[in-house]
Amino acid sequence: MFRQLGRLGHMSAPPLDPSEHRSGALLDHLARRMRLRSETVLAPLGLRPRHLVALTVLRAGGGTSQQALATILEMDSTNIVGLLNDLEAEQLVERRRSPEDRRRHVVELTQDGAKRLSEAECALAGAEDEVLGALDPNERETLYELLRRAAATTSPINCTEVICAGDEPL
Amino acid sequence: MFRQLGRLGHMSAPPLDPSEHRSGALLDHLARRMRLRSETVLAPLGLRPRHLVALTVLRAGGGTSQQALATILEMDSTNIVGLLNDLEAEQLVERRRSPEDRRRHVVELTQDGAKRLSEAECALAGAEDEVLGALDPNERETLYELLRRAAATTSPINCTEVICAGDEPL
DNA sequence: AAGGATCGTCTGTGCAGCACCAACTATTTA
DNA sequence: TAAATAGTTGGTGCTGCACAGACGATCCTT
Repeated sequence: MFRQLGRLGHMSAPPLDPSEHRSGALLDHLARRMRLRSETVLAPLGLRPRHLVALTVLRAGGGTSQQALATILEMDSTNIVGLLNDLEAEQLVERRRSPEDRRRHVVELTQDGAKRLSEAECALAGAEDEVLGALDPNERETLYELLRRAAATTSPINCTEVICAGDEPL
Repeated sequence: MFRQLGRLGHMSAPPLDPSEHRSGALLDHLARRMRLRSETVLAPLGLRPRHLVALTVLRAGGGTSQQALATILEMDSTNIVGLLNDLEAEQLVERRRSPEDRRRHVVELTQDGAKRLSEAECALAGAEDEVLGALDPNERETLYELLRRAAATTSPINCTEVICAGDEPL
């Protein structure tokens, strides 16, 4: 017995090279937890999680073309149309023709939109308390700031396949 | 004037009370960006994002019942079955009967599982570089640590509706 | 002026990730 | 012995997307 598993039974954290620390799965996990709660909290406000993401991006980014929005959200631009239709139907967002290029729409948050967004954020306090309960206010603010900065950059999807050395033996 | 909304027109960042900073939308946004990349990176390894989440939870948590896993992942327990079937089919995970309660399965990461997980994390380096490009290594480690700690706690879904004061007047 | 590219729109199709329900077995607890 | 619990199986259906095709409007070339 104990043949091939020299893993000592049950412990929590096998020594992990910090350079291999990946936030992806954690991000996924926490986002799910948050989204499940957001859905029910946001419903009475007539919003869904993706609407909140769009509003947040618009608040951070000012006037943006739908194309740009598709790039930022990394969604197909045909789906952006419907998303913006939802928001515009409730006057949370405004589509204006760009004066420089009349093909483009400049999408912008309205006052109503900003207000609704802030209401939503307020309503989400409880949800966040549950999901981020392990973090104190300072840590939450740090987290927020890191996420905000990361989300503020647009990255192309390249992602060349990398073969990692040092893993394959045994 | 400037009653409750001091925001004018179009600028990027209206003054936002730090206590209203919500990470939910950012979490959602970044998780999506990450997931889109993960899918293609993970595919050659025979994994999908949710598999990675499960493996990560198992590495962090040691032996867990499927019930507990459902609670942690906040997924319906019937879907946990299929998820674990996938993982067990590739021997990344082991279901053993619990000695104390023979109804239960104790799910545990195998050596193969730990190896595959670490390979996957390694392969995701490029994806993370793209998504978290705005953060330097120190900040990424901070982010990882915050996410890890937040994900380590299990929170019940209560989320009482809260009406925020100071928002409702026109 | 003419041709091609680009932006947004519309419609339609299809898939993946889930939740939810119902029924069943094996086991534990009351 | 009866009732509750853990896991499994199978089925249904919703939602959020991606993707493709076609179209008008508007650029940008040449």
